[in-house]
Amino acid sequence: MKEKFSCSHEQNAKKLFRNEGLKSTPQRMAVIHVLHSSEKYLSINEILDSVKEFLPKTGLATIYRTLEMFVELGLVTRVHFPDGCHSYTISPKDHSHQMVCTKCDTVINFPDCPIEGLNETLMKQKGFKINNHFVQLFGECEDCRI
Amino acid sequence: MKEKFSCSHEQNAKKLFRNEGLKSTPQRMAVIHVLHSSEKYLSINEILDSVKEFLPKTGLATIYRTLEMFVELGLVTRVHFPDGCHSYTISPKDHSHQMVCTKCDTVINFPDCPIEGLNETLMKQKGFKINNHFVQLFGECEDCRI
DNA sequence: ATATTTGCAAAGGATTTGCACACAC
DNA sequence: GTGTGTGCAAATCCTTTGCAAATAT
Repeated sequence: MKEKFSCSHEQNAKKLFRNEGLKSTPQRMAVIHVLHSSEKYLSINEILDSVKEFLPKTGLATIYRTLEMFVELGLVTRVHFPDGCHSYTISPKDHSHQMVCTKCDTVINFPDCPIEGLNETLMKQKGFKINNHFVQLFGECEDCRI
Repeated sequence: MKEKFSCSHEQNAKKLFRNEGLKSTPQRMAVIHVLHSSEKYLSINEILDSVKEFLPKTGLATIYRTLEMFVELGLVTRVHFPDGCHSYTISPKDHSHQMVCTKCDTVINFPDCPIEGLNETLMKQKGFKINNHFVQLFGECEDCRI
């Protein structure tokens, strides 16, 4: 198949696949590409629809399998919305978190991790070691706040 | 039906129901009771099983309806685990967050909100107003860390 | 007495799985 | 060539809904 995606993200993903012994398929590259081109978190079906613009025969199961693999690899971040729905975005390079505007769905990154400072305090106070944290902020962005 | 639950939590819930024009049923009281007696987050099915010890004929749909109502009322907090499962716990009185030990499932409260300090900063830097936040910490508690 | 709530069963959605074929390496 | 990945359809799982009977006020 003709190769359509070749930005640095796609190249990095290819390297990662090679290192992990995974194959670099058009479907996988298309998912990377679609997530990268979006300003907002995308649902499974939105991802499928966008991927189908390039690869019309793509099946839903492939998207599920691909995204699960990408989350596992740390390539993609899954968000849990309050109502229980899931959406996906490319994981930010630095350790940052995302805010989602509930009016326009735009995602805004912010580079500070509010949890980082807690680690030591919690260890001392409660003997609890944080291995994994999950922060999600919902609100209104500048444009929608008027 | 004979009334089995009468701690302060149950009394508070009853008052809340009355104020909201909702009925205080044995099933609802049992859910409150079960969540209150647990050290850990409970899944829908765990809640159903525990409620059935008191009320064997309880149906799954009732648990779903009850929990949704309780989350709406702010009586109960829903957690989204990384794998997408949901669990429930009684909402803490103060604004606090919870840590879950991934070994023993125990929930530990901590009263500081790491997000609170962010509000002003984010507003200034990005013009973003946080309306809703969702923090979940996973790790290992003192006993399991050995 | 009456409006709400419940239990049951069926419907609806989302996600996963099995398998033959296609494809990347 | 070989083993992994894909597409399709069926299966499974989770959650919601409709409705008659039960029940809290």
